[in-house]
Amino acid sequence: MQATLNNEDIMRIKLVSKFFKGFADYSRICIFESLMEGEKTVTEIVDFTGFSQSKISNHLKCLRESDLVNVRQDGKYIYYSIYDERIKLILNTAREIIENVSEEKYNCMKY
Amino acid sequence: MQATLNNEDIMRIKLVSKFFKGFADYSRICIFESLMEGEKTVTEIVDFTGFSQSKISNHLKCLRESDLVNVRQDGKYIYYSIYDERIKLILNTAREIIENVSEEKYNCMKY
DNA sequence: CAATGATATCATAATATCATGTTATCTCCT
DNA sequence: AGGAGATAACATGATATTATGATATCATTG
Repeated sequence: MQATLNNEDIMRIKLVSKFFKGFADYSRICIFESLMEGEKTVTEIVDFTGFSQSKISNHLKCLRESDLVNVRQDGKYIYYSIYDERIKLILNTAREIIENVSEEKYNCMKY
Repeated sequence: MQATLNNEDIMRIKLVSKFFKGFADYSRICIFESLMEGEKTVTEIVDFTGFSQSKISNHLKCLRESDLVNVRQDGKYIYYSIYDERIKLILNTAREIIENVSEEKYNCMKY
């Protein structure tokens, strides 16, 4: 194994860490949860989560720009869905890992 | 499917989002990268990444408390390693997803 | 072509996260 | 016991992220 990180590594690592920021927020995981079983309109996500339309829309914007969700317009409705199976795999693996974990775990994030 | 999130969902989602915070930082992904091929001492991680000992130690603390890494002491050396295969699966899946992605992707994280 | 419902955007204040420097602790060696 | 190397802890300032409320846009329907 190499002794230090090279430029290519650094670029990849930057992308990976930013990629995970998409998942590191309670509201956004709620959105993913809403979409686990298929596409939904913004209003449906709003109703499902109980969050404000503004908040949902702001988060959808970043999920969309990050290619974590797909968008499809049908008239005045806009349908969102989870981008692909690998995103679901990541979410389900996380779900599996936290299954038997106490409520306080991960609170040390500070940092 | 249920119409809204129940208490159990909310608890699970909180854990999942906090879980991902462990991965949503450049320095911490550098640490994971250091450990991809096996355990390393703190000093080895410091040398590999080029970060200060203080910084590495702070991040290791949270990775440890989150059970994202294992710790093993041998005399004055402390060896860290990636907690389990599922953590590696998540990291490798992310790596695969970002493979053909432009450098600016995910910069929308604000939010 | 207004009114309405659906969705997106933007600015700001509140909050969380991170880097850094300093100090403390622990273990080995002599 | 005391010095040196390895690691952890802590406080503070800097920066990034998030929630909120207000406003704008767009598509449908009457």
